Amino acid sequence: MSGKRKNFDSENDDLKKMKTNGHWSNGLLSAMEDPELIVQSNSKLVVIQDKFPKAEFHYLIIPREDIHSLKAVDKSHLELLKYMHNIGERLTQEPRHQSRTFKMGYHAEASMTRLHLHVISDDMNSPCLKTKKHWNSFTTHFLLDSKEVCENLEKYGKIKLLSSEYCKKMMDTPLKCHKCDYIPKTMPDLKKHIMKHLK
DNA sequence: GTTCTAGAAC
DNA sequence: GTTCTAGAAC
Repeated sequence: MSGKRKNFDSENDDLKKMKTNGHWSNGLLSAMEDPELIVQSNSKLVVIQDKFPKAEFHYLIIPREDIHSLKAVDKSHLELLKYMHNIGERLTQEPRHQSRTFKMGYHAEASMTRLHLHVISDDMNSPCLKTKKHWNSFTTHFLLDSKEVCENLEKYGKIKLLSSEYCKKMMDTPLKCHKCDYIPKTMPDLKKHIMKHLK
């Protein structure tokens, strides 16, 4: 019984590994080829729905160019990043997003390979948003604003990255509602509270 | 990135 | 006893 269960699990793992090119951190590379996730695509980039959305609307804008992360971005990518920003802006203005507010930004330290721009509605209402890390990664300065990233690249020829210490500090920020001064005791408490801000 | 779960917190 | 967080995953 338990032996059979183990076999089943390892077969599942093998399937997952094939899809993720050997490691979970490559998951975006297969996600950007998944027709069920693709929202739009062209020769420069692919827009997908985040597989585990942290809000009611959560998209990823992923360049086709193999840029590993923000650390690999230099001035030669300025036009591409501006273009990604513009595509994001256009996306937020589509009819189904009417009366929604969005944030657009890059995680200072991303887990998944291939540069990706988060476009996320500010409701933060999603069953996939479960942990303090999830919360703080979108509600603190851990999320580097797309417009600011573009401006820094344009003005200084490089992006202001955050030290790993500062990233850790952002992740350890005590929970706080992003729309008012409410201080929740726990994540379930916070998730209940944010319902009050839904329209 | 997620899942799972031990043990901390309540 | 139950809820919740946080660290391992070979």
